[in-house]
Amino acid sequence: MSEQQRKAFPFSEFEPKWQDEWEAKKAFHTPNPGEADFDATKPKYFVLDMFPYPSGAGLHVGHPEGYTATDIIGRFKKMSGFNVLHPMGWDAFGLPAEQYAIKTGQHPRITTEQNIEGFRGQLKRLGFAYDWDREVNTTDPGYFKWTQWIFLKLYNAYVNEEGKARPISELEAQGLSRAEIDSRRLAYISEAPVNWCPELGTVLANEEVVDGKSEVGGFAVERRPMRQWMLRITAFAQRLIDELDGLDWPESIRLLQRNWIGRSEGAHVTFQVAHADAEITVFTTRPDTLFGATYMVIAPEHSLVDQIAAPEQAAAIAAYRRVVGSKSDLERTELAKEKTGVFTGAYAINPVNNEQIPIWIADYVMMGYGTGAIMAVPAHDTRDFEFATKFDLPVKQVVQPPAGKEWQGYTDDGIAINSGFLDGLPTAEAKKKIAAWLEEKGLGKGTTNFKLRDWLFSRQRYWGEPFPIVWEDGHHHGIPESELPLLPPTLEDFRPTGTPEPPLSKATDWVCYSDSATRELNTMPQWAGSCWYYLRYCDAQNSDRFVGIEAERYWMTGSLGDNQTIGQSDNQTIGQGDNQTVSLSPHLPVSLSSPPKPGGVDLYVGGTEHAVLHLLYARFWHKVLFDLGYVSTPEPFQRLVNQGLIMGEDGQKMSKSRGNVVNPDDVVKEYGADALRLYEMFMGPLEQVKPWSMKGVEGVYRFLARVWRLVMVQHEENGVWSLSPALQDVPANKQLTKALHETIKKCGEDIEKLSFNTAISQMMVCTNAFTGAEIKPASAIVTFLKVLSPFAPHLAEELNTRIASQFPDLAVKGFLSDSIWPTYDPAALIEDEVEVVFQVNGKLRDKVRVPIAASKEEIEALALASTRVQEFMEGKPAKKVIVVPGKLVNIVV
RNA sequence: GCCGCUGUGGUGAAAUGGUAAACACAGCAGACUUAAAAUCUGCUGGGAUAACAUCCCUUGUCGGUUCGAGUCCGACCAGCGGCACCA
Repeated sequence: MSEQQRKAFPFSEFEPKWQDEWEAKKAFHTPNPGEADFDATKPKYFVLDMFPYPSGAGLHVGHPEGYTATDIIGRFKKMSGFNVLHPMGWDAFGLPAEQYAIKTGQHPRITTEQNIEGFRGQLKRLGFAYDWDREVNTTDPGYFKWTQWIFLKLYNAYVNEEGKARPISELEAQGLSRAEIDSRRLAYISEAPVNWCPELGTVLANEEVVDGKSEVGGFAVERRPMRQWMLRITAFAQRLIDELDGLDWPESIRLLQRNWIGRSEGAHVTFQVAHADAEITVFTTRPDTLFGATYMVIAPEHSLVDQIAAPEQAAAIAAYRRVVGSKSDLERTELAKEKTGVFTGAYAINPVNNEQIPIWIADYVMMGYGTGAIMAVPAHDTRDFEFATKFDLPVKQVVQPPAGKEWQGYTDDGIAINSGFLDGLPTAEAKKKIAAWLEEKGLGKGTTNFKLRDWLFSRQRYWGEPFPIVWEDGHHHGIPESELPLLPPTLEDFRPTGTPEPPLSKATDWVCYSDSATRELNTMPQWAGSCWYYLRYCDAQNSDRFVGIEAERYWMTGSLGDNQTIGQSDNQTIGQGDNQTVSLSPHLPVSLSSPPKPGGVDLYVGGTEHAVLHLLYARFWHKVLFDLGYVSTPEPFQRLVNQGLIMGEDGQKMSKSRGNVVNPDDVVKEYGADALRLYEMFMGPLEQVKPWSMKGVEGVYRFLARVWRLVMVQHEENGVWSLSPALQDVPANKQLTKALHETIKKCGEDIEKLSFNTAISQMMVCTNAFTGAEIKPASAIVTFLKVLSPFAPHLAEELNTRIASQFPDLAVKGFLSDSIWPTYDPAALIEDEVEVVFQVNGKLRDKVRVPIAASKEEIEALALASTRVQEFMEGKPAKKVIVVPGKLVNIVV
């Protein structure tokens, strides 16, 4: 027998055939509103994958996990009567392409194109139902033209008093100075300490630094002051927290974002420095403990240090600053255990009691959070307590903990003591009272603080979007939109310069914008392109706009509203999804007129690794575009699902060095695309981390072969497959009908819940029932193939056409993917008899089959009559009898 | 340290508060075969027992609610993930 004939079913013959046919007939092309074949009567469903970075290594098995899930959903929704938008694209700017280019001397554009080619081919070989006409590529000038355009929108916007992004022209109209305007732009220049990674030759955003090392590559990162582009994401911190509430996201991801944004309520308190014309403002979450402040600490980098330090301490301070400055962030966190610090020689005056308290510098206070200065309350703060203990500073109790708790180091709420006018108040009330007192005296006020910092947006790289900015006389300004896209210069040598000078500086001609102006030399970070790609999918070919007005409104809200203008979205109150002015089209089914959701994409599937990077950045950009009236929803992604990591067969994370990497191409070659798809969905719940098992692949492969053999038989000698004689045009018997309808019901419900593993189990049960039947009813099998088709589309389509060859009236004409998802008959699910369980004191003692219609009384009588039941009742009377019809009887004695 | 998630057979896992372990993997036995592969059929949580009869135990541990708990509540333990001197 040939290699092919030994396969349990000839997947390698028909899988490519169907892929070609889908492509040739554009089976999954989705028309936009306004196009000829657009059907306005259908509701929309936008299902989105996190688009891949096309690496040279090709797909790994993690990619098809999420992609298969969305593919099943997309195919199911299409069969259920939705206009489905299910696109794919490439997040192709970034470091690996550039580093590879540096190594090989090949231009990153070439390697990127090759990698995309490879990825696209691999995805097509898995039979995903993408609309390839909507493919996007972040490195395509037709795409990044609009990334640059959005940057200009950010650059030319500010946030008003209500916290909304508005055009900068409003400030110009108010006659603000250039400096004032520049200081309020959402994209602005900052000269501040940044995360510089010498190894990568670029700066990194806070989010890209993990434990003092670069997230990519794990290289050391140091702080150094540099002039950089920043995006004012902090202006949206509160909205980014509040508006999470309207989203169908996993609670864990919302928490991750909330924690990252890190809101905390507290107060600013201003301390006068004794014998100096200076004051220090601190941020504290415990203003109620102000009477317990026995010293202050300011960050070593703080600008006040030089101003207030006593001359005799100058040497010690300088020495301490040198030590702290030489520590990398990594060392600073690793050495966090032991507190260090130096007395400045200066004193501050505690405003509540006029006590003089010493001012120290210590690196446990960071410049970047709050005001870079704290009031230390050692009695009720763990860090202050450690510091005070080490340097022998006074510890004064001001909070009385509940009985039995030690007050030293007690950080929870209690009752204020030794605190003057606060005495006797519980913590919450003391906070209010002191805040009011401070405000009245002009010494401070309640404040909210965030951990989130502004987004460091420039990189010293070649392979990224150039900024549409030029510099003239020390000022920056945006280039005209007509000059977009701004292409990067052609460079022979795109290596980092080894200094913070970006590689674009080598393109001397390009740099020169005019006689007096030069171009910005930095490029945007990789995240830029992925901040809005989902919008581009709505209208990927549009050359006049980043996305067409109508296309955006339709795919993000489902509305076709002909007389709507996008600008109306400005009327919406943020965080209240129920008063959106975007009205739903009268064309849409009533079921859709439920309150509009804040998010536009109906389902977004991807890994957790983007919880605080991509997902936060994209929400931020989307809100700016929303405020400025360019998009219709305040949030981009309504429902988010995280797929769990697939581990190696050994239970370890897949990695080259462990040698446990599974290549999807090998699996497709050996078992076929349908088997890979099905296995990845059968492994376990989508969101769970789970190990790979080749035996498991064989299991689903055998299942697919059993489905194949429901329809086909193989000739013993020549191995040729032909239609099974058992396949007949007969109605399914009661038992098969029940199995089939249960499968239709469960699979439909499970797909909505993304419980693909249990849906597949049910299809296995159904197949086992059909396998056991001597005669295979053809029309029932066709119905089963419809249910199977979103999971294993090649096999389902192939068997449908095979059946059509003999039973043309029973099979689906055309593609199964265009057919209607079957409905189940509830009557077919009901059995004549059910098994009822008899329990005595909750323990199972007997089972009987009773007619489905049996009454409560009849069942109870049967239970009491059971000899087994009587045996365990031991002659005692029943105290209580619980009857659950169709289920069980529990007798309590 | 703080926050979150997860603990069920040899393995991946199922179970609207109602028969724990569906479905699959692995294993065992049998059928077919000269043989193997493939396929098909059956068995397969632990213990007691001569027993395929029957009984007891079993969802990380301990308690609680309930006629009834893997599921709800409380405490604890373990593993994984995130944050981490955030004032």
